[in-house]
Amino acid sequence: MSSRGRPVVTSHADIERAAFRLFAERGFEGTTLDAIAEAVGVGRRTLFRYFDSKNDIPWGQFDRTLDGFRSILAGMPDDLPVWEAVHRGVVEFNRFDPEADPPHRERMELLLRTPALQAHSVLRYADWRQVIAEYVAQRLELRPDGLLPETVSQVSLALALSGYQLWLADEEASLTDLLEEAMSSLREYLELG
Amino acid sequence: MSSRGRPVVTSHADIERAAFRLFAERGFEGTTLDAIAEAVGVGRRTLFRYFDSKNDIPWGQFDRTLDGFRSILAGMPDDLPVWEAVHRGVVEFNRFDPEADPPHRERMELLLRTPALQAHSVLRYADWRQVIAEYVAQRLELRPDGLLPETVSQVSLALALSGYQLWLADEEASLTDLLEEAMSSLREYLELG
DNA sequence: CCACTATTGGCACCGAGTGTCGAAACACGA
DNA sequence: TCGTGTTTCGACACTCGGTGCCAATAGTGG
Repeated sequence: MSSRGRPVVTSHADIERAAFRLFAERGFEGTTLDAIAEAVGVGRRTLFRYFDSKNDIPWGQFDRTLDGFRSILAGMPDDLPVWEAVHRGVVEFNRFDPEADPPHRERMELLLRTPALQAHSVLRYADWRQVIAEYVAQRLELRPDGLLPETVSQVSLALALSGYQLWLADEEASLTDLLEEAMSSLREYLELG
Repeated sequence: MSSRGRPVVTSHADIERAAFRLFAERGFEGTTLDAIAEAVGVGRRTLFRYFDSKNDIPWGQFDRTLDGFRSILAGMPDDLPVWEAVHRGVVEFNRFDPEADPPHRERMELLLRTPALQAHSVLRYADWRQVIAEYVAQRLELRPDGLLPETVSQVSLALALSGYQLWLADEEASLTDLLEEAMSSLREYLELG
């Protein structure tokens, strides 16, 4: 089917590896697309056929994980309170493969500590949030663009981000634990007084 | 003191007005810096002496409002539960001048509906979040970069964003009301008193 | 009238991103 | 074996945002 025509000379994974190596050496801003293209052994123009922008390279194939996220949420028992279902779903979604290459920690460090990527990433988070908003809407029979689904999706992202932030600050920390702690510290915070 | 040297030929407000007019006509992406420079009657190079980037123009003089935000929080009674002090502070901070030019609604519509600005804005939110994290840390005698202050600042932003989102969707809505509703819907969602 | 000073604006340059188009490299059927 | 169709590749030219540099400008004050 797709075996006709000129064969591809590279892949998302190829580019990702070469790019991460350069990012580690010279930093994200210090690495030009020309340098990546050269390292991969491909024309600069070709990079854009695999990734929409330089900012998208560190994200890899993130889109593909969203179906998995949807499944995780859909599989949550209906008798679980919505907030707990969402919370467990988020925690589950962030159980990454410890053998991943590039390592999850390296990827997230790049994404969350590089200003240009911090900024660009909100555009990627949007799809992730949409998954949550739709789940909440479906569970509570609301419109996905209503206040509660929207709020929940934003707050879930907020909790994940602060969990990741602390995780990055501590080499030994467990991401799962920190995501749990973020949620429980929010609950305590709101119960004060 | 500052009256020596060549006098300025424009101002932040000048540029902002000209830019907003063009953004309204041709959209943000469709407006080049050359066009703005020409409309203001100034060299393109000069624009960068007033704003760090094109993305910063819609934000205007946002930095300057942060001191006000700090004062608002500092003025909150100490016997108020922290979460409520922060919440009231956020609501108070978002009481904008209805006569503002450009109008607050137009500005926020641009900022929250233009992808490039949605992305870039997280870099501006960072300072705003820092104000909250520091207040929470001070009130609870914690480090500002600890989990709770970080989480609270992220969640406060999340609540504000979802309030704004719904506000933009409804011409008649009150931002203050929606910020209140965002907080109360979160509390219900988390099944708290 | 002469320094001094701060802003301006032009120029050259870099890097990301896009549109276009011909060429390369394969599979397949004649 | 030789086209033919198909798909990817890569080069080129171009736009736009952003930066470094520097001379010119237009004031103030002695």
